[in-house]
Amino acid sequence: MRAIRAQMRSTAAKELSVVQFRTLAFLDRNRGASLSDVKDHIGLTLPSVSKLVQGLITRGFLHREEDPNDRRRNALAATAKGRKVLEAARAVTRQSLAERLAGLDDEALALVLEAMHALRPIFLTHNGKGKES
Amino acid sequence: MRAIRAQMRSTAAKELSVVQFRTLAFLDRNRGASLSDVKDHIGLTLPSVSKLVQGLITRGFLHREEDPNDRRRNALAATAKGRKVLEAARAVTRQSLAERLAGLDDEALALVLEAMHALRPIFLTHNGKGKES
DNA sequence: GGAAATGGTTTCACTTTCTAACTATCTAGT
DNA sequence: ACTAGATAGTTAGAAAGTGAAACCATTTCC
Repeated sequence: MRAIRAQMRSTAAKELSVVQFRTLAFLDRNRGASLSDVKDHIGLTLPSVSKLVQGLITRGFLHREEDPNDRRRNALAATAKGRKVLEAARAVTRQSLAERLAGLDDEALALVLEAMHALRPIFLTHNGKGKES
Repeated sequence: MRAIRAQMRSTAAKELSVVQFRTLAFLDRNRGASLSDVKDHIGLTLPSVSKLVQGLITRGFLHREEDPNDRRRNALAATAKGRKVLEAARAVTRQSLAERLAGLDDEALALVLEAMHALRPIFLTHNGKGKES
């Protein structure tokens, strides 16, 4: 607990925007992904993710090298520092969620869990950013 | 159904941002609320809300007059057009939600309803925008 | 081998938001 | 009743996020 707090303050976990968080998380799960991969996952344009990723690299959260198979592509990955920040950010939201959910008794909690389980497949499909209505 | 579609296209429901939607919804529920009331509910600064509301007034979705009791305050309210746009926007999300939920059988649906009921009081408290951690 | 497609970056404009500074009105304390 | 301070809102200016257009480098396909 205290360790997490310390981490949060020290590691400049301060101010990870939602998009930044999602990007970092995605690249933690998918080492070596390219900018376009990020673009497809996050749903921004290529220029935007370009800047976004540049920022995360500057801050030392990400690491970029050339893809050996395709020299146009970037091979992106989270750095150790990046993973630390990511975990810190997760800890914060977990904490906050836990505090909220603490108000539920066991039965209610089980209910919620079941419901989430039922909803999960329904909302897993990607939105798709269709340009027309 | 077709009526709603028509409404959506006609009324320039196109492009209501989330903040705009929330503002409009709030002022539909709370006629005569002031800019500061909106600010407290939406969680933006006063200048931001000022411009936000100005935009909605310009588009004819909101209506402003002077509060008779306090001449500093605005008394804001949704116009008929604003309510129409609001309802159209709601219809869109309802539609989308309905499509998703259509995949659930009655039992699962009941489960989800119960869970939401349990969660509701937990998440009703306002976030609060605390400046420090 | 050259045309077309793909991956990224840069530039420019637009929008949203904030802070700071200001005006107008109201409230309280003397 | 006056004035000091609080409250409501606006304006101006700066910073951040995003997208479209133009561009370069590399790869793929006929």
